[in-house]
Amino acid sequence: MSSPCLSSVLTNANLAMYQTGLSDGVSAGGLPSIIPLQNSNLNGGHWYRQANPENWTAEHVLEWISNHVERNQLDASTLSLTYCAMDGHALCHMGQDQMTATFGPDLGPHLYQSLQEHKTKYELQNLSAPELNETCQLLDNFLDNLNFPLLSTIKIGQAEETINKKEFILQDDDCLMSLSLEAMDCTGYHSDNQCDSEFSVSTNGGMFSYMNQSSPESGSSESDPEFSYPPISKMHIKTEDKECRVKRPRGRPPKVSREHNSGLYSISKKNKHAPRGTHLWEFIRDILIHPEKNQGLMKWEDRREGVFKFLKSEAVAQMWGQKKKNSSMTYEKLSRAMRYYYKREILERVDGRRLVYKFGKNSSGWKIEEVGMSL
DNA sequence: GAACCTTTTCCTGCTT
DNA sequence: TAAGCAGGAAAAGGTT
Repeated sequence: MSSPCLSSVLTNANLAMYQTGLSDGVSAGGLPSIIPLQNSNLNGGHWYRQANPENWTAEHVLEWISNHVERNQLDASTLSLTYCAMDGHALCHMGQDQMTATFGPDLGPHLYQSLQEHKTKYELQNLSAPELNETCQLLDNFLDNLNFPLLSTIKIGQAEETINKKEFILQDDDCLMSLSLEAMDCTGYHSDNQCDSEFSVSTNGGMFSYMNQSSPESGSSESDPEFSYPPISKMHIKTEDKECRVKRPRGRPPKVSREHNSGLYSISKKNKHAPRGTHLWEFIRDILIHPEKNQGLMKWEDRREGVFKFLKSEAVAQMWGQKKKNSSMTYEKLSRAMRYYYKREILERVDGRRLVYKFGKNSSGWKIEEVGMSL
């Protein structure tokens, strides 16, 4: 009896997972629902990347393998399907030789390397607050030692603000992961693209390391591109108790180029010409005029006058950040943008009332007549 | 490619 | 004291 073509099985399995919402922000198969919707784009919907490989379900394993098959353009038709029933626990107990025997000499080493990286990444993501603090400091020192040009764009300050919040680590991994990924991005400093690097961070909770040994001839890296840390010089980092903060320059930090980006920190590519109608005030207006989408975020104080109030200011800011693919959006930043509307008379000041704003004469689409016409 | 526009980010000082 | 407000400054990135 012949096995069905693996690639079609994988494709169908993926499709099924998408259809059941696994890749759409819905917790499934015991996967802890620690990742908010706002981050759903960051990983292209591959939820297994956020979970402990030990806890991967068979579906996660299948999706993970499928990604590697597609990415490396391997012929999957000759592979055994026995691993279809394999979950993360079983996978984690396989050695490199076993994986090579199971998945073949092409795919096996790729998968083994990727799995080790997933394990390390998961451990890093789940550091406790003191460990994270210490790790930030280590990375800070590391970047100082490198004299890394992107240092100024790294959001260590944000980590400091929320360092004691466990949910920060789980829900918003900007700090740790962007530090890791941007810090490793040394392209341009190694013109020969020679890869022979080691990066290690030791904390009270253990030691985490990344080693990369490949050459330009062997391709970009033997490891999974989603963790493909570009080369750095070998170094050792010593820890000290010190405040974890780097002063950032004013202004918006530059986006990390897609080329040097990796899965966790990547954002979906925006259309070069984003459609109009995505302004902040329009976003606010739309929340107000669609009560079904409002969910107690904002309310009208005086509908006729266009006076409204934020009820859940941070939640609205998060939604705005989600829309703009900016997970670090806060009400403070949003409100600064709102204040710019005063000059343009899109909004008017409402003195003495916190979280209260008023639409100005240059705004539109919120008046009862207008809304009535459009409905 | 430049100019302009709209945020985004950081900051200091003030008010509630 | 914390949270919010006000607005300057600088920068990114999209639009024209």
